[in-house]
Amino acid sequence: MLKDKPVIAPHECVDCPIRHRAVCARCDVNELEELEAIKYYRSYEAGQTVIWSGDRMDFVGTVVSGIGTLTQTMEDGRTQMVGLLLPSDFVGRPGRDGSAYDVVATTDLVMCCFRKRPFEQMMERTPHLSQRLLEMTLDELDAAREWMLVLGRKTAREKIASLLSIVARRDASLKLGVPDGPLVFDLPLTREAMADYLGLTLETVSRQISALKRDGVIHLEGKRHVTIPDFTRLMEEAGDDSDGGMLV
Amino acid sequence: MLKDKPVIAPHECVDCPIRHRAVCARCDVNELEELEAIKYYRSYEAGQTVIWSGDRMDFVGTVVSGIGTLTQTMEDGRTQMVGLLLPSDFVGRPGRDGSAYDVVATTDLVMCCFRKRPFEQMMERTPHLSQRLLEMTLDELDAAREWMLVLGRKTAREKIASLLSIVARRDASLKLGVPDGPLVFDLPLTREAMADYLGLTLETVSRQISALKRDGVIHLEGKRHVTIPDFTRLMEEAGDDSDGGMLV
DNA sequence: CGACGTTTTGAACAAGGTCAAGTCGTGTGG
DNA sequence: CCACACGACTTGACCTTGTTCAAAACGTCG
Repeated sequence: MLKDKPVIAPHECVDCPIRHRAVCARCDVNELEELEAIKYYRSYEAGQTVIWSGDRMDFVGTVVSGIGTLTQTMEDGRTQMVGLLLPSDFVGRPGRDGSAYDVVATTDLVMCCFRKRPFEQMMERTPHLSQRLLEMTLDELDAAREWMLVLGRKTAREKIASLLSIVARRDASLKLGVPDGPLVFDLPLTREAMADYLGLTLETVSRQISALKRDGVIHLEGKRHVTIPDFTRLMEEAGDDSDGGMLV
Repeated sequence: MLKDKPVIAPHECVDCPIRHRAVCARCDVNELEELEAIKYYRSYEAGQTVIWSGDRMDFVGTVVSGIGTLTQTMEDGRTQMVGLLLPSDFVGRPGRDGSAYDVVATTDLVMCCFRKRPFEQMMERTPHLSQRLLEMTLDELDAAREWMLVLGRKTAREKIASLLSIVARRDASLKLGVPDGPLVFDLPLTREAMADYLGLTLETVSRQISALKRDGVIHLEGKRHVTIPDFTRLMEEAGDDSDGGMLV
């Protein structure tokens, strides 16, 4: 799994790949210039910890590429993933010094960071920034609540199907457009990471994935490369309404 | 349980009991006056549904008194509570028309409502409002994530202890000051509502409450009146760090 | 080839769920 | 005033789901 060390992406904000989805989405050219002045890139290798829970955080930032996780751990070692960080997601909380969670790079990860103080100051005088952050936070809150239903009430099989459908959907939306044929993607998570996300053990995750494969809901090439022949079927397995609960 | 019908509270914002914690907390007198013009009170009796999931919502608002719940339901009837609404909590999402959840009054409930359009317009030109809402939303997100750990990784006994400690803490903070003696409060939830919050069945909730009583972690008078002789002990039972994970 | 991390599979076990009585407390009607 | 009906709660016996512990298979890298 040893790869080239991730390269610092030398983007101008103007041609940033996630510009229209990130916290800066509503900023005008002047505001972008201002951001440009306080931003810098950091990159992490797969497996690296970005921040430990409780650590002082002197920056906030946006995931540019790669995948990260937000996890909470109890003293005895039980861990629960509480968030998946995909490109354009925001990390850190303005107005708070310490991180409440462990942030870990699951794949190689590039982040666009802003020193916290200057960013906070800019937020105070830039409604475009705080409005967008509010919108993103509300979306995350909805996602967290949807996940509460998954954790609290779904069976192991439904949990796996839910995770697969979320990853499939997010992946499809990155590749813009709805291909509507069979969905194909690579799982960015190990069985253990999936277990931590779903509140299961890795053995149960493995068994349920095998079962979904056996039942033709998914196809696997190797351990990670997934094909979903019928997305509606997967949604049914997830116990979700087939419309995906879309809201304005 | 038949009581007087809840009376509409005729508050001036200036002497509103939850003014310093609600979405209007940062507003100055002029802004309060502006809010005053678009606000009105609604009240609900215990058990009434405030909004059904999917329904169009033409208002947003703040809980003034009483307790409500936010729940999600699957087609087959499994339900999961995704939020507890206490005084000063905000209901509704600016920028979205439909409610994503069922909102139910658990006790008699009074809400301070704003028509959605005017409120959204005011938010656009009133940073004090959107900044405060951002802060509150971030707090809710943290609470939701903490709850994900409860749902995903804690045992039934730990779940009950977690719920009790949250209710106890919230209750103590309303009665301002830290009495530091034994905590005493009334459970605002039925066993079934607790089960829906914790991802358990009501039988398991009942058994675990009996067990905590038997072990002296809590005392009960009747079914709902709870005394916590030793809060630290309760926190241990909840599997939490005894410091309560306080962050700035 | 051999070592290591990841994943799969099996068998025994336990936590919590399900189903079924029963209790308790309160309000209602005879 | 008492009987009883109703809803909220408790308790018991049994069963299912997912966990635990253990071993083996797989794949990649050195």
